[in-house]
Amino acid sequence: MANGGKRQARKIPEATVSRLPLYLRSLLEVANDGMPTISSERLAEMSGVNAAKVRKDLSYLGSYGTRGVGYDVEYLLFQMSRELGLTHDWHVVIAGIGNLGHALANYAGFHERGFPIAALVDADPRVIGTEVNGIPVRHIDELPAVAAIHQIAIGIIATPASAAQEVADRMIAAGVSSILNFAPTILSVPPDVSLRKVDLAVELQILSFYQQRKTATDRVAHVAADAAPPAT
Amino acid sequence: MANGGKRQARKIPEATVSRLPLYLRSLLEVANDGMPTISSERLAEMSGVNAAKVRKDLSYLGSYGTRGVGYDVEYLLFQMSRELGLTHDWHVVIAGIGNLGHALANYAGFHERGFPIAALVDADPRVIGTEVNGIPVRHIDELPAVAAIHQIAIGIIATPASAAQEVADRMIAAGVSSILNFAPTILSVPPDVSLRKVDLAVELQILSFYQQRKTATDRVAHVAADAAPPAT
DNA sequence: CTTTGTGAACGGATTCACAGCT
DNA sequence: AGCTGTGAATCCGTTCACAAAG
Repeated sequence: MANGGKRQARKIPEATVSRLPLYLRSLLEVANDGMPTISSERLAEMSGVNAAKVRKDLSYLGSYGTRGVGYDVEYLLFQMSRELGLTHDWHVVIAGIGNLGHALANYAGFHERGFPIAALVDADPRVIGTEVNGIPVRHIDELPAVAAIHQIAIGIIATPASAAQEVADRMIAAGVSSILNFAPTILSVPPDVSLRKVDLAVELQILSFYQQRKTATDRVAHVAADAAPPAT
Repeated sequence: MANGGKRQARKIPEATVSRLPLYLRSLLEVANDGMPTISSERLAEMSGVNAAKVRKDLSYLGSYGTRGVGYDVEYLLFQMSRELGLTHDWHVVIAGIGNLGHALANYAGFHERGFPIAALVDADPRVIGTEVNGIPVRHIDELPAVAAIHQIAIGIIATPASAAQEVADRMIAAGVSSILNFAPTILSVPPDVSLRKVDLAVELQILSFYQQRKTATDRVAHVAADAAPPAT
């Protein structure tokens, strides 16, 4: 009776949440190979983390392992899918059908992993009415209707930076409450809306930082504008 | 003389490094508007972080601000570009010219921000010889030659997961020492190679976790396979 | 008086190491 | 004996708050 009416909502740390999808992927692979159980050690290796972290992370979901044995793959898969909200598909809308939006609309990985693209919207009359991957591009003014019909809770922004905030506002007005932003700009959203961002150029800039420290170990301030000398 | 021959390599925390590109973006915007200086407060707001963090982060680069005034925009831009290794362009190779690779090859943001795409490689004979954005797709066997000619240090992997590790190995053998991986798989690379990953579906799965907690506040274990009920 | 730069306090995440269960 | 689950220790990053500088 200790845990009666109210389901205890365990507080899962953000860092753990962002690793759960990695574990899920590894588990799917293992399940495919027919392995019935898996140790934290092996799961860690497959997911690119260390074993202690895996155990701690999984312990936030509950005590689903068996000491001396490991974790039951199917059971853990089920629990993890449930926790991640992946027991049903999430329909997604993509706004901005330029290069990137186009590619995202064609990307099979979304559908495969439970995020079918239900709708595409743009503001440019030249692309409206065209189809990408069998999905017609609608005008962004139709977003409220489209979102309601398809029960869309998750939106992807692939517009130019200049349009992104406006598009985000309209998505939110249309009932979208989770947004993945690819536009290179900071968005502000109300606290009840989840926002994640992926900035492709930023990733390269971060790599550049470390790369630079490798190749330019012992130069002083001297900044050369021309190409770096070839490595031996 | 305390800081003589050896340039003191300040140890910049990873978290800070990953924010520098955001500051850089904000600074470019501010410079464009002709503002001569900027306060940590304003820079923070534009970059979506808080002011104390901005000051701490910038302090790792050096004491480039003026108390009572703020930071000189141009000077800070210069220092930050230098620190990030963005005083020259970095030529990039993309491996895997499917949907995603195609889009990345067309993405103008890379070139604009100092990462021109110098080469494209794939293994599929059907795409080899075609051009994307004016760049010919070469066979991956030519990677060593291509990488050497263009002095490529940074590679992007946009292949299917099954090919990614092999491609990474070949890139590294060809002298690439920073990799951005879009394939949904864990790569192992030697410690001197920098690796970052972007998994598009994982981002959506993380959003799904939080989204699920919003819409499914008070159900117990009861997992329904059909669509969620409409709000209100 | 304004705003930086930074020690100090705090909090979250990772790792350690071992008790507890099978 | 083998492996999980978890307190305790540690590390890293964030925030606070104020002295120092203009």
